[in-house]
Amino acid sequence: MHVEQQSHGALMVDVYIEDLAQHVGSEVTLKGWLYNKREGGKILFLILRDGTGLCQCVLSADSVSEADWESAHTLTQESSFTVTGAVRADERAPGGYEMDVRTLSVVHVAEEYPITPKEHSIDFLAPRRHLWIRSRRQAAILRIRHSIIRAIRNFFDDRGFVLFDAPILTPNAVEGTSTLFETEYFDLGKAYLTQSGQLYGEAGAMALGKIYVFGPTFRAEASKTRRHLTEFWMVEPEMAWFDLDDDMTLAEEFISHIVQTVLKERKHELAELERDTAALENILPPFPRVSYDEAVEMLHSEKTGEMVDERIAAAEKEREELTAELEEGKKNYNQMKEWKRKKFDAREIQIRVRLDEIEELLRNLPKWKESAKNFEHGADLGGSDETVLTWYFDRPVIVHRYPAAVKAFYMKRDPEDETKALAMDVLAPEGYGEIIGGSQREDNLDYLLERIREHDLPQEVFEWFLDLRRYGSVPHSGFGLGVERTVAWICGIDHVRETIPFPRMIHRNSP
RNA sequence: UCCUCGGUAGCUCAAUGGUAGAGCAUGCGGCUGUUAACCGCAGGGUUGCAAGUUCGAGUCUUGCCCGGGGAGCCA
Repeated sequence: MHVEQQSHGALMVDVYIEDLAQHVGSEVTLKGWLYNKREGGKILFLILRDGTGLCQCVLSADSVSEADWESAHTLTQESSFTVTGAVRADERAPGGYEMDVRTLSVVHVAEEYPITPKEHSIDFLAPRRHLWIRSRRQAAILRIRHSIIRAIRNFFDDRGFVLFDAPILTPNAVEGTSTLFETEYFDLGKAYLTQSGQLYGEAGAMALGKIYVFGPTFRAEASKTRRHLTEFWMVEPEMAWFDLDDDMTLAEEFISHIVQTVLKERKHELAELERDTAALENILPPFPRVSYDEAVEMLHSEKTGEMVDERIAAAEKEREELTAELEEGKKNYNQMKEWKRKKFDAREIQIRVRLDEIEELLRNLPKWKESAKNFEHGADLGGSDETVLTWYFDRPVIVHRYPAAVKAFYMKRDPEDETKALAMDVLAPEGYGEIIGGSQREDNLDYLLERIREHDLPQEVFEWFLDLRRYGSVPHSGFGLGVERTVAWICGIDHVRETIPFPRMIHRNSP
């Protein structure tokens, strides 16, 4: 709150919309942008957006000066202005509070704003991302992202972890597999944008005990799906003296903490996104843990086939119902009243979108069923296999002890089964896929050297990493959590491009 | 890289091979409780690009460009 003595002696109190509840009955000033307006002849409703919420500001011709009344009418969408007036609770208002405006001051009349309060396609919105983030939905997502990041930092800070920043420019590929962004680095040849801070994190854990690396990560792969960005944020804790079980326990407590914090802090935003919070309330430890071998058995089981069939049947039923509704509406269209027609037009668009989704699902489900049934023991889990597995549980599932052959060179082998790596992935429910990948690390110098040879990696660039095994090697573990996938899951949105202010994708690097 | 879908007014979408339309947005007029406000009027088009088939192409064919979704890979 900002209080200022005005020249004529009255107090001017600046407040944010999110704090309006504390100012009911008193006069305050709001500063913001015009989100929308509705006009009557002698009454004007201005929906003010200030970044913290929306407030309906009511002007009537005889409650404001003639000059203010006229200038209020010049306001276009996203024009900036300030209003002063009394705050009132009102059921009819979005947000629950309204202002009866006494004075209004126009700061800037906006040019015709491209993003209208109607539907737009992603093609149209993506190049206007710098404006798109002003919309309610995008603002809600970005606020939730903020809470998630704060919850991540608090979780580790409160448990004695030290923030440990890994370099972004690195001399070599960490895992030697993915395609990296490359740049010239003076006389030292090529440098690459990091794809993981993990190896550096291991050095940090040996120095400080428990650390977390938190920063941007880059992948130059031509991945074009709703789960991929070329630039994304990853948090990677690394702990000395942690074995795989400790690692999994930390991961489930970590995820639960994030989800419960968002439920507590961002009720309003989750409601704005129409997120089903019941599904999030469940997210508490312990998470189900299945070994890779058990997961493969589950994929091969009759029950998996039945679950897919059930989903096919449900999709077909929904398709029938929607088609029937569409036909019914079209049949009666000519007899409908004007307003009913419009309502139906809007509904028709909704139905069409949903029908497209169902069509795609119906194309995919039989393939998923086949893929699960014929899953080859020893292969890595595919996207659809992961999705099918998550159907068994009401919270994230941890899959552990993958075949060593499909995992990174630095992962420790399972002493009870040399073909397995002490690796674990956490799969988010509702088809959001892998949000965590982690492992216990190989701490034996000789084994690690062997892995490096097996993977055909240049030993010389890993010498510093090998030193960690030469000078007081200890068992240690860690994992990486993808921030954007976590935001997408918690928000219940279908694409990671809306989870970061300015997404970087293979076909888009601006604005 | 592969598979698949798409590109029509500022936006969202219609249009059996036969005169390119609607809603919203914009402008003007009306309305003192609107909730994506409503009612009336008006302006607004090189149908992504190029070629072909045809009396006639938004519609059919071929090529190209751009984008969406998915696979692979991954967080």
